[in-house]
Amino acid sequence: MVSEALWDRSRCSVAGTLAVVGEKWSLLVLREAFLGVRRFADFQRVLGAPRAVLTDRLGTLVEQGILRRVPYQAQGERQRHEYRLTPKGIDLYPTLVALMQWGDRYLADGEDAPLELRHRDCGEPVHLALVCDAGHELSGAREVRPQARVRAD
Amino acid sequence: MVSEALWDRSRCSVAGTLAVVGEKWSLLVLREAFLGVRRFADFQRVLGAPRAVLTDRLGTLVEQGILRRVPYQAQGERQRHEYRLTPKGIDLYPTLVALMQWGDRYLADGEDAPLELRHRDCGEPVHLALVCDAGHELSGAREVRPQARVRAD
DNA sequence: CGAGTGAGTTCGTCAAGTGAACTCAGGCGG
DNA sequence: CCGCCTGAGTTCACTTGACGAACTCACTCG
Repeated sequence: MVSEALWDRSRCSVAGTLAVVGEKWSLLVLREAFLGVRRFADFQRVLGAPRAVLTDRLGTLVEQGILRRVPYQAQGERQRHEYRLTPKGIDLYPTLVALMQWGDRYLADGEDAPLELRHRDCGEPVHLALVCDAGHELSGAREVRPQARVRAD
Repeated sequence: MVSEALWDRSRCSVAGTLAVVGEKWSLLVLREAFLGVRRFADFQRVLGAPRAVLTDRLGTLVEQGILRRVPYQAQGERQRHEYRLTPKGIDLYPTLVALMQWGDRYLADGEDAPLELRHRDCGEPVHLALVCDAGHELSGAREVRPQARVRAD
């Protein structure tokens, strides 16, 4: 346990990340992006989000460097742009997997999880694990000691 | 890539989990819970969230079985209750770590991350990893193949 | 008995999300 | 060339949610 006064919440990375992707629909947009959705109309159709909100979320995700707009043209249509993940966006994958795993465990309601993740190379199921730099795999939060870092100023 | 029509978004675990902990402040409440905060007044003080919102979030987290109310009394005070993580709540730890790691990498702004996680046993830094059941550690989303599961009905 | 405190509720205000209708650019068929 | 279609986006009226200050309530202490 960390004494609550000893660290600076205003710089907390959890809060910071949520400020970027924590608005309604943002993470669901990214879920679809990871599944290959790229076009505005497809996001709109599969998510059912209001157009205005979707425009806004895609815009801020682009601003934040999580998605980038790429021009394309389908034949017989004018040029449009699609939304693709940047490396910064791809690094949000563990966040989505973490949310998914928790839901799979606690919300499945007796049914199987609707989506399975497998290693592309060997076909085995993939999951998130907490590991330390010495190679130990931890069983959960109890094995972790959070430590406030002293500010360098 | 999964063909977008081939899976049932309405049962998506990401959306389900976000429906439970995706409201404003919920994940920040849990962050503090993992750092040892337990009392209403302490949550209120460190988060700065409006009382009414905090009451609501704590209530739904208890309803959802993520926190539980435990009675206690400090000396010289009447009996109150504090909020503690249940196992279901503790399993949200990877989600918070995922958000934190992303923020540490992309929002640190040249400074060190304000909070470090270390293995209680060996003291080494802890991080999240994607691993498959064959023991391979994956480098990221590109090595994962999502696969829609056929419904059993 | 009166003041203090932790936890919570109420309330007016303001921001955000929602769904329907409207706009706009360009390609296409006639 | 004209009117229509389509994807992307904006506007608008409405509802929901967040905010901060003030109020309530139960209990303890002096």
